[in-house]
Amino acid sequence: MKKSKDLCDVKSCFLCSLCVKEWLPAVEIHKKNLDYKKGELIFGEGDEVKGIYFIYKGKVKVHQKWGDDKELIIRFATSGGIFGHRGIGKEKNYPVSATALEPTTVCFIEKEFFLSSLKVNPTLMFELMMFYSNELQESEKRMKDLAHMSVKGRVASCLLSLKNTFGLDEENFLDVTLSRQDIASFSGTTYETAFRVMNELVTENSVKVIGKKIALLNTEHLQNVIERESK
Amino acid sequence: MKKSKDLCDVKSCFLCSLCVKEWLPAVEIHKKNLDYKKGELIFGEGDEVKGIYFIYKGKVKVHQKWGDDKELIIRFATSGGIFGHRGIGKEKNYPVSATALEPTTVCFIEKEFFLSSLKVNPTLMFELMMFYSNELQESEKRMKDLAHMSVKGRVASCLLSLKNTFGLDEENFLDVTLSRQDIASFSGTTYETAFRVMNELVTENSVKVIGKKIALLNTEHLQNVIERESK
DNA sequence: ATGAAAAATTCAGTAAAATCAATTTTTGTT
DNA sequence: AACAAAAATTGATTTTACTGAATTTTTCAT
Repeated sequence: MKKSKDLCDVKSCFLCSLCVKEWLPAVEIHKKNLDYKKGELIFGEGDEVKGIYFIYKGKVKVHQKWGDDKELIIRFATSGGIFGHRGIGKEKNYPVSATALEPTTVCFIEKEFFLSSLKVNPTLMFELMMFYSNELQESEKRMKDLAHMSVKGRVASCLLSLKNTFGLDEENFLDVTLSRQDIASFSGTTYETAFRVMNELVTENSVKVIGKKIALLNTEHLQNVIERESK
Repeated sequence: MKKSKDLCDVKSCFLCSLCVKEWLPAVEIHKKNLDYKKGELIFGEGDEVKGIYFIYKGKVKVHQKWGDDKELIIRFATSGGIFGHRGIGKEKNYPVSATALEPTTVCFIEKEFFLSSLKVNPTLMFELMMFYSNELQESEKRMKDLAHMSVKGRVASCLLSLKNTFGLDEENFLDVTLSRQDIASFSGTTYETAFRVMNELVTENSVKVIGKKIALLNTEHLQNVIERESK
């Protein structure tokens, strides 16, 4: 991690767009633009919470270790997204880690200043609450998926979720590069099983895999896989 | 459901204790105290969101159907607790159901009035946000449990969570009456498997079951079961 | 360019938990 | 108190996905 020369415009992100104009100079002073390399750990489980992160450019995964060699990916975030926001609650330490998936520039705001910002800007507070509400919805939905869906359903669900977060390019490729291990960790299964299921989906022509790039050829079919399981 | 004669004091609940005094008369006018019978559905999946509920007295489960005969219990709430709060986000309809576990009196606040209350009372908004943050934390923790823990770990985790929500009496009995099906649904497993695992825990002397009452005799052992699985 | 390390691929064996089926007990209603 | 319905109990069977192991390919740093 190092200080970034690529400075944000103090205008368009979640934070800046929801603050009153008069507050922005204060944000300008307190924000820190930081660069992280691909694969670099931004914060780790157990680290003290220092503040909140807004992604200016890049992609991040939020994950949690499980045993020695397993992990669950909690969520992904990309440009314009927030992470480390759970530090704003009672917890003094992060229960999760965050890792850059590619070269990433973030805007970091110290916890104390962020709390002041919330007090000064009711709109920011309200929208943050809505963001939480939404995250909670997502989280509970995934909880249900993990509890009752087969691995195939979970992988399908994971792919659609990735589409939602990162979008598809003109050839239907997911605009993100993930290892198979990441797919498995996000689906809550093992490497080998995820791999097999991906092959099934390729055979069924709903997915195409070229190297690390994944194309969703038939999202309807993926949706069907999911619904068939909730029959 | 019928109007309750058992009226709250407009003072001690999450809502009232966080509003400025001047706002309470407005709350008094808008609140609706309602009674629900044991097993009565308070709202169902797909129902339009009308408002938010505060439990004055009683116990509630929030759950989601899965297939024809399966369900996952998302969370429990008891006196002083909140539910239906996710209606405050973008969703127009509830993605979950809420059912009274015993005779329950709630304080119901219409969505629109509640949103006004948030605008008028920044402390309320702030605390609600903290509540969300906490719920999110819980939810993501459970997500991890469901993804990687064995049924035994999940049942142990479920029991400790119940202890957290409802507490134990002087003989270590959980202060709530649940069917075995509810235990299974909260652990994210089937009836039969949950039953078998409960028997194991009884054999290991960490749990005692008398009728529908469950006593936690050795929470340390339950904790060990959980940690052994995250080795 | 080269070798080491990491990631991907594949297969066979195994363990965990879901499903199915049948019986007993409890609960709630009339 | 008598009955029907729901919940609890138990065992046998089947399915699913995890584990471990062996091989190939890719990636990355030197």
